[in-house]
Amino acid sequence: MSYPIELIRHSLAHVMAAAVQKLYPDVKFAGGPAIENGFYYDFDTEHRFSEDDFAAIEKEMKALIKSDGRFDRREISLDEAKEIFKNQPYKMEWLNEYDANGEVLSIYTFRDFTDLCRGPHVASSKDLPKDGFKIKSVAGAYWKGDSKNKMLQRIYVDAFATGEELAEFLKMQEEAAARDNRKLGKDMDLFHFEPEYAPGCVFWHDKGFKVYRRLIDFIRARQNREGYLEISTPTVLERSLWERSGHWAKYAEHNYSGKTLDGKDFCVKPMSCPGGMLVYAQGIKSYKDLPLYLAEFGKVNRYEASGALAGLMRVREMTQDDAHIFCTEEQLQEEVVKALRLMIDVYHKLGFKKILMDLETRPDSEFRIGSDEVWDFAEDALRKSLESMGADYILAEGEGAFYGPKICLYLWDAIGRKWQCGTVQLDMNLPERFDLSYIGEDGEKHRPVMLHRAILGSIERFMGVLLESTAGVLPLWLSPEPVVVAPVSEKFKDYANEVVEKLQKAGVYTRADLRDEKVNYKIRELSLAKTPIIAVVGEKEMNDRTVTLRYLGKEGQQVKSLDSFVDEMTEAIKLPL
RNA sequence: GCCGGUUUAGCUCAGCUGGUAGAGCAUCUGAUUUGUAAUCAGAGGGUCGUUGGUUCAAGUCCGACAACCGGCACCA
Repeated sequence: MSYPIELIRHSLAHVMAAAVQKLYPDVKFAGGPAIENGFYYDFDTEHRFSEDDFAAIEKEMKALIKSDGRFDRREISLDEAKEIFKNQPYKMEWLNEYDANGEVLSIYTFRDFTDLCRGPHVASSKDLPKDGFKIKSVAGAYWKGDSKNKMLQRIYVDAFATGEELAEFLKMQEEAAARDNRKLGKDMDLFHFEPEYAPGCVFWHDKGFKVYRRLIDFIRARQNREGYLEISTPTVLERSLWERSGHWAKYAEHNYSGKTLDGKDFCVKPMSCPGGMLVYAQGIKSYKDLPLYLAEFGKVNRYEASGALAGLMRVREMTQDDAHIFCTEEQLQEEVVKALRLMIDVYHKLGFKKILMDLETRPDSEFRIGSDEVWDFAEDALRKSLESMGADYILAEGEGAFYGPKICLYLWDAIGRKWQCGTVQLDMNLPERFDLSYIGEDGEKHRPVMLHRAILGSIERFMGVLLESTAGVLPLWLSPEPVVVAPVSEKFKDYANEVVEKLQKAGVYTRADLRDEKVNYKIRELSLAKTPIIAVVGEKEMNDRTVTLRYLGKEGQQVKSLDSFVDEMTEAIKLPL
């Protein structure tokens, strides 16, 4: 019979545990679930696993699968379980915290390996594919996901129902590596990093910075249409401000701070919000001023843990397309909907169809502020906003910020990792701390409700996701060099320059490739650098005043008159408002 | 920060069991004036991540540190 893939993966996890037990008898078992594309199992043993061990473990697994071992389920009492697992500290810890709660305890035995497990499993190892899995990596993982606990060794395995599916998956992973934002950044000459001088900080090259600016142009234009005002606040601010906002204490280890020679403490801004609060606080606000939208493309610096850095996806200096929306409680729900609609529209225009949205609720944290009633109100408002727009979202309980619940939008990178980009967050902290107010219809002072909102999130991360999702083939309006003119030989240099001039006059980023090389060579090079359009010009084109166009990734060529090509490009580089 | 791996020319990488570095591409020079994914020839280019140690001798062995990659933890 055929089993669901999750069941096969989970059963394979038991097989791997059995294999590891055979090879390293001192091993202690933590647990091993099925995951997307495979499974993992967490072990604790003196032996340090490395790639050199993979072959032996796989071989043992294959032998076990071939042995046609049964997966035997048995329901047992808690006392019996404690007897069976008395030498397995992680299982014991679990059992000691186990709250019966009506659930039956069960164990599964496969060959010499018995695991506490809810199941279900395949009936026998002959139901498992002996060539459908491959050990991928070994990595550290904290027991119970808590960094205060011991670090275990986790072995990740890619697993599928058949060898063909596995091979296909591995091939896709290999192709995904070619779309890595770091590789594209190099190939397309967009940016680089300086690990020695500024780990985690981007050095934008001309082309990369053109894309960066274009993204900001786009967001700015959309915001302008929605009634946003744009501000810019200082980068380095006095300690007292960060104490007031709460960031000095709570994020001490992530802040870049320092003293000047005259003894003043400063902090490089890790967020733009306090600056926004101060702008709001200027002058008296009336309910007629609300909702008030203050946007800021702020560069923020956070000293992220060294192990957290990852190309453009996780950096220490990033640009947020931040905005703060001040409104009344009554306006809140509508404002959340407006913000989400704006974000989703922007994502669609940028070509993203698959977006994950979640609602993150109150964290179980000592730092959490605000009464339960206020949290109830806030979570309710966000939930109602999502429901009123019929949005698909998942509930991420306990994932909210200490100051309020949030809705986050996630996009995926080339190898399937999910990254948070846009977000709408309700903040119950800052308006209070900065004593913000507006005068209501009743002539009394009221506290405004505040939303943090970022559409792309960080320009850096968004560029990373965008590059990987497009494999570097950016839409023409975002491309730093949508077209390059390649003359067939030096003789057509003047005409090439004329084409370039016309395009530039129309606002198109372009240049002529005048190198003393064959057309073949230029086309190869420009294609590898992901140039969307190559305009070849030679004798024919010069005489007819045309260009011969080659579009990236497409076979064949198109001949167009110079004028119509310029018109076409003028249209193509417009922001997709 | 933690676990594992990695770090050799501008880039991609080779260098077995220690005997003081190699390829392709790129760059420069010359020839070629090119019609849709690499024209030919020659030349220059590396304190082998940094730093200690072992050794007659270290890119190679051992230690520390840093960065990068994959996870874990974190992510205002």
